[in-house]
Amino acid sequence: MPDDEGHPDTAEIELGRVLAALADPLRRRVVRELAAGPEDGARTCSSFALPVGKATVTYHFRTLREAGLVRQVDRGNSRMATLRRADIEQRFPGLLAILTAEEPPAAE
Amino acid sequence: MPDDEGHPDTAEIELGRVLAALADPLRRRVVRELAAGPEDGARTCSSFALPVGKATVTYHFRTLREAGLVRQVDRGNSRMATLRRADIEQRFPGLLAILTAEEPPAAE
DNA sequence: TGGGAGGTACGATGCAAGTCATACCTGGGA
DNA sequence: TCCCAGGTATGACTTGCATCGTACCTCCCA
Repeated sequence: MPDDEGHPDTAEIELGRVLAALADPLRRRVVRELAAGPEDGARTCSSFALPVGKATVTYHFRTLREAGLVRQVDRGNSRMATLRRADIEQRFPGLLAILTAEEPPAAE
Repeated sequence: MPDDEGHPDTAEIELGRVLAALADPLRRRVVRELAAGPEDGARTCSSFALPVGKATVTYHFRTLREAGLVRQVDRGNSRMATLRRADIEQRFPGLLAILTAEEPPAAE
């Protein structure tokens, strides 16, 4: 059962949702950048400078969160996002490596 | 440059397209069944008994083909599909293992 | 040699995805 | 204290996806 914030439990992470979430280039970019950062690096949503309005940013982060790819925690005013590295690696070993290997497309 | 049938070259297989193709449960099922079969096992489109009309089956196979996941060759009347195992493994090592590990959902 | 089975092509349709503008809430500075 | 920056909620809009029916093509084979 997902918690109040919509985070699924480790065992509840579904491949279908994960793949659907990663089908979008913007969301893939977020995961790639998080994966490239430090182990438990937390970043605010806005630090990614996605080329979309902030309502859309919220939407994409919700999708990532509900798929089980990122964890979001309130921290005062803003909201920090961390990659659920261990959970992803446990459920789908090798997936993160595939994502980080992708060279980011030129534009966007 | 994809060939006449729409098969992308190995180096042209894009992660985005692959993930989008695999986001659909029916297409994931096709890949899973092919991966579970023999090394170069070829099956006809209709042998999968997908719960959709045949126009839709054609559509899904085209999507898989254009993403670079399957290769389709004409063989007389029907059309045999094979999984592009080596190509996928080269571009995205571990991806097939992740897909075959998924237990097929109850229905469909 | 004509059917029928296996596929494709095309148009139409319903629904979900991605996007935005706007309004709103909340916490930290100045 | 008050205002702004960071996020969320909601409704609207557009586009693309999955689906189907129908029409059509092409081999096999009875």
